[in-house]
Amino acid sequence: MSDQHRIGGNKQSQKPVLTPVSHVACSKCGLGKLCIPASMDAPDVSKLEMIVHKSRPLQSGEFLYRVGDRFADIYAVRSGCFKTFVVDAAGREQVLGFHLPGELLGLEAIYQGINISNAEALGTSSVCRLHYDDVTRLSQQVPELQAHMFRLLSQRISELSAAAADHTADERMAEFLLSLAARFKERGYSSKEFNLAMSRADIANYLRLATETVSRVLARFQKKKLIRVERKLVELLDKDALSRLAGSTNESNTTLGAL
Amino acid sequence: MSDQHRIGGNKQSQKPVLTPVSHVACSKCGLGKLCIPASMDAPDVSKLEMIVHKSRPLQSGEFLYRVGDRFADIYAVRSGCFKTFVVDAAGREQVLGFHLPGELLGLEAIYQGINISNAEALGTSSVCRLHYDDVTRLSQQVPELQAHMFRLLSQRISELSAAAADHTADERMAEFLLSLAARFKERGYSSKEFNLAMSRADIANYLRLATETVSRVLARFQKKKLIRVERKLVELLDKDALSRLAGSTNESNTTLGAL
DNA sequence: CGGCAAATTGAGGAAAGTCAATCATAGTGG
DNA sequence: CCACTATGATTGACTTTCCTCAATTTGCCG
Repeated sequence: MSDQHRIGGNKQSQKPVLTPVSHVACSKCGLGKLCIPASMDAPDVSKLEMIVHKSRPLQSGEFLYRVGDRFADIYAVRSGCFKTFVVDAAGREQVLGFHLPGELLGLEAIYQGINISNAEALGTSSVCRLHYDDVTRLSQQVPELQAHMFRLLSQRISELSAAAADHTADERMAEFLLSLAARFKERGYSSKEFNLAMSRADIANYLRLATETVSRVLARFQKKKLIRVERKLVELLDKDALSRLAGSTNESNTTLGAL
Repeated sequence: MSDQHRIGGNKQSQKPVLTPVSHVACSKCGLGKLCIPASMDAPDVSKLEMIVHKSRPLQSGEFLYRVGDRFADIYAVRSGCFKTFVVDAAGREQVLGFHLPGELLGLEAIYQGINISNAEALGTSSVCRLHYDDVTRLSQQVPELQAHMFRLLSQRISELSAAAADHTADERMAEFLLSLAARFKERGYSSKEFNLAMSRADIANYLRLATETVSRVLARFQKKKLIRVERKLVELLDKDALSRLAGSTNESNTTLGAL
């Protein structure tokens, strides 16, 4: 709850526990359908690829962008994990979301033309960079891309709406774990076992809980045999029970369950 | 916290306390720059007007759309006020936002193609209806409209991000009041005095507080001479103090401040 | 091996929630 | 026209959840 300004200073080597599967994909990103509309045909895909820029990997703690930066690019996570957060006048940090490979970053800056949040790498991570102007220009030519952008923006709205709910610590934690599981699954990783790229403090902040509460809830879940936690590694032992805890709106619906 | 399914059954006659000013505007909507990109020229504006459908006014308690409805339209509030909300598996309602004249509704449904929230009129209200297909089609032809849509979606993301913050009851209430004030001002109404279209219960739910807490906080604010409340009518007596309470990120920035 | 940061665990306190009673207002019907 | 009733708002007393503070413990990296 304090040192959000360190740059670098990695601690844990964060590697996916499980193997990704391949998608129909953007050759540069390797992200597949998550960043490319499924309905786009080959020529359009190659147009999209032309505006995608690979960028160097970021070390843990490095910022992709900061509050106040002029907005020019949006990003797709290639590997690793990012957290986005704001710092209010009182210096308190608020984590707004965690962003896994295939997910977009920077969308909230479009409105004001200035970044209103910070994005920090959690573990070594890399992104694809897209100039926003290129994206809008190409969206004019490729209806599928425009539609995709609308959907992605709408998706983020859905996620944030889901996160807005006033739930207990147990509910929020269950929702969080299931959300991660769903998103890992979508990306071809195991939805049963995964690494938490973020610290307990970040999870706590994101869920509007105290760090200690996160520890306690995880301990309680483990005692109830719902999960197994070992440091960063989490295994979901009883998803059904977790779903019930979460309020069970989490079966068919991929977007619900807080980010 | 219970009877969200009543249709009709108005109670209070909700009238703006103050007079709106005129904007450059869509003739059908009368909404001005809020629903029309400022940069659009006359021919483009008339194209936009062609896809706008005025619809009959809704009575208090009537739903504009419901969870599960197939998504086909987005809406711009013409008059009155709407609340959007979800109901979770346990039957608990969660208010996601209040929507004033000039603001858009239904954006979160784009992603899934199905409405994931309910929109209910608070007091007699009316909307402009836009077929989403028309909007996307026209956005292909009119770059300014596409840009505007991106901005609007991004704006909603900003708003929800701001609402995500973990603040105290006093902070949340101050933010809420200031947000309303800013939005009324933007629309040409007084930012000092306005009517709350929504019940205490709705405010409480939106702010993740108990109804009683909302009452108590408002009473406390009044005792401290920060505001004057009389039923639905609110007058802001000391905006600076409220801003300080809110965390004071609320001067220049129109989008921050919950909702 | 030492030192540091993160995580866990325990004890006590505070903010907000719940339950319950009262008050006020607006709409209803005699 | 006015009493009556229902609904929403307020106020008070008590409870609960989660936070805060503090003390360890654990694991990691030099």
